[in-house]
Amino acid sequence: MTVTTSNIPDRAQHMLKVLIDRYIRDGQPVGSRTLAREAGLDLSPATIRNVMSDLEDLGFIRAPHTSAGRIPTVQGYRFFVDTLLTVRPLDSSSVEQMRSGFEVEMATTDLLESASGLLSGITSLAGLVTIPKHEHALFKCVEFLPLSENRVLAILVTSEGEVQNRMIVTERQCSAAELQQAANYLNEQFSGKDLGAVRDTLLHEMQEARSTMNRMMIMAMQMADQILEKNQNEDYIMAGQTNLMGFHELCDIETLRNLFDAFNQKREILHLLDQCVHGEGIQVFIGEESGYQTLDECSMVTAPYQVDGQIVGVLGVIGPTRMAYERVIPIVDATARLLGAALNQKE
Amino acid sequence: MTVTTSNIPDRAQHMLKVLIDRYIRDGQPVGSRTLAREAGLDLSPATIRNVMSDLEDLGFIRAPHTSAGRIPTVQGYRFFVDTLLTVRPLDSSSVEQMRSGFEVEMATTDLLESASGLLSGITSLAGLVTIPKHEHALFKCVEFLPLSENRVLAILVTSEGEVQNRMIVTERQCSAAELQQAANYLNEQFSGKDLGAVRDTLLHEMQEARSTMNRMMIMAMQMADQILEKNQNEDYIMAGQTNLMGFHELCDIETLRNLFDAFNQKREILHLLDQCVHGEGIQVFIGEESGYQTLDECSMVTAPYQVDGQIVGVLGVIGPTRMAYERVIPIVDATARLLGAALNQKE
DNA sequence: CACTGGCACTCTATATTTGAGAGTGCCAGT
DNA sequence: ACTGGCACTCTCAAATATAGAGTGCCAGTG
Repeated sequence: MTVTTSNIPDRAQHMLKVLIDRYIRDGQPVGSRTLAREAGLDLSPATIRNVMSDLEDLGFIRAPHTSAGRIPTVQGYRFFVDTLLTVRPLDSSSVEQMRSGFEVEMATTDLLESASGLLSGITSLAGLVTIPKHEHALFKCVEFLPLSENRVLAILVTSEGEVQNRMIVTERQCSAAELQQAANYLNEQFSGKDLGAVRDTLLHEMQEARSTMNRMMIMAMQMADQILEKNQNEDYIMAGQTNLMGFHELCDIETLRNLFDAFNQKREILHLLDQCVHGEGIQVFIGEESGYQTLDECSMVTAPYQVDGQIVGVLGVIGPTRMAYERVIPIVDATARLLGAALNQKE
Repeated sequence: MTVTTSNIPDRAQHMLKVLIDRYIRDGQPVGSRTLAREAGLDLSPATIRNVMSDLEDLGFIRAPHTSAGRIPTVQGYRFFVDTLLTVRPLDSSSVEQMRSGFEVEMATTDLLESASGLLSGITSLAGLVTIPKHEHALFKCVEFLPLSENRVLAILVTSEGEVQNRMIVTERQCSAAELQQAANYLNEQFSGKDLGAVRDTLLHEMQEARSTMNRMMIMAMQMADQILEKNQNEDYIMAGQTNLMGFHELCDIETLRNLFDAFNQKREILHLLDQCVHGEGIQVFIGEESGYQTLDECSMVTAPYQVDGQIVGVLGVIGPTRMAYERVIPIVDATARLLGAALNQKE
């Protein structure tokens, strides 16, 4: 059932491209007469109709009803994105707008928010950026502060200046000295080590040596483990959701509600974004391809971003399947590079 | 133009209440026949019509068009909320649901999120909770960690176990010893003091003694001041925005978009919430009363919440003007108490 | 004087009809 | 292989009809 390029005559391919381009531009089903004018092939509408009929048989386009023009199917978009697309370079004004969005002195969160805002602003779609993973970050130091009887505040600082803090309820009251001792142990042992490695070592040691270690060390590890655990919590920053309300293909209140619920739930979206970390480079989900019914009418264009040569997160946009892929793809690509570069400078 | 209770016959008041109750229940304009049946006064529709006409002249109700029933105006709702309302106690299932939402071991942020979620969940409206102000919190300790050449990570811990961190770019490179010295000075000087007082003292000292102090102290103060500044940033946590998509009075896509934009912008909403901190007790904004056109079709019910006898924040709900005030008001009230109590336990 | 029944009137909402327009599929002709 | 022509289908928008709800007013009644 897979259709290779060789199966489809050049002329039909060209017409498919023109049709999709046109449909993306103004959202109306494209008829044979329009296409005849647009395609620049000097053929009569009747001939075009025959070709369109073929394209429909191949599953690339369909007619919403008997006497409307044709619109692309998901497969049509897929073929378009994979083999017909001529990616335009970014216009210089957009590039400028983007550069100015990333300043050296910005905090990490601000950079992420800026990236998300730029994506949504420039594309007029919804932008999203995952919080970067810190697995590769280095353990700098940990500190324990007693708050009350059996509650301790644990603070972990990474080499990147990222601070994570967490309250820990301990079984018994711990003295300041005990806490200091625990912190010292951890700092000596792990300072400068990879955060993922720290976690693994801790887990390992806790299983191996549990009986021989004193209570304090166990507690210290539990604390550290809890802090690291938080690091696993994936999340993303979103901007411009309301842009999606402008597209009449999504304007049905029910669709919109499901969509926004999904954005708040985050689970499904995160799962999708996760898939994009592994596949390298730009990735495009079109309509049903996402596997989530809520996103049936939407497409997602994503790109991973890297710090220090490591992929640490994903960013991208969500919009209606009828989006200007030609324009969006280079924007997502550029944003990923710029964000990566900006984060790198904080090293 | 203000109408006092004495101006309005009891019978008219009663009918207004019944009319609004009915309208809130099913959203349809209420006609004279319906009202005659509902009011339990054994009057003919014709009589009712006369009274309704009076109520219309007073500006409490209006007819959407010639041959529809009447619906409440903003003034009508106002009078209803201020003097006609019989606040029902909470049904026990809701109380249970709420209690279980606040557990002692939850972190502050989780408590706030829980409160917001409960508000939206139980009322089926949008819930919001401001981040508590920390002005009254006590300075516990501050720490400076060198990151690279001229960048320093400042960490401030308050008595409540709240951690704020911020990167600071310094003019020149500082040694670890210098940083330690600065931290020591601040910790000795201010540990246990009120955070607002700390800020004031710092500002004062910086103006008075600038010339006689060494550079290090000035830098320390600048750092501390920067940390405190962040504390001023107001923000809120929102939940259940999508609930608002269910009300057909808000279902117009344009209205909805403006509303959601306002939620994201936060500025206008924050300004409104701010007004609620000062006015004590439950506060209700109905429709245009908010002064923001975006919220013309919405009402907001808010209550301040306190920790340690001090008002530290506001919570509430946003929904269509046609909301079940009788039910919503006690819920908002109870949530404020429960959240305050939960936060108090962390002392 | 307060209330009522009756009645003409207005306006909305819903269904039905109608016609124009767009686009198709097919076929016979070049 | 391509084209013009034609009958056919379907949608969209405007126009029209109809039912129903509710009003305002007035004259009548206890």
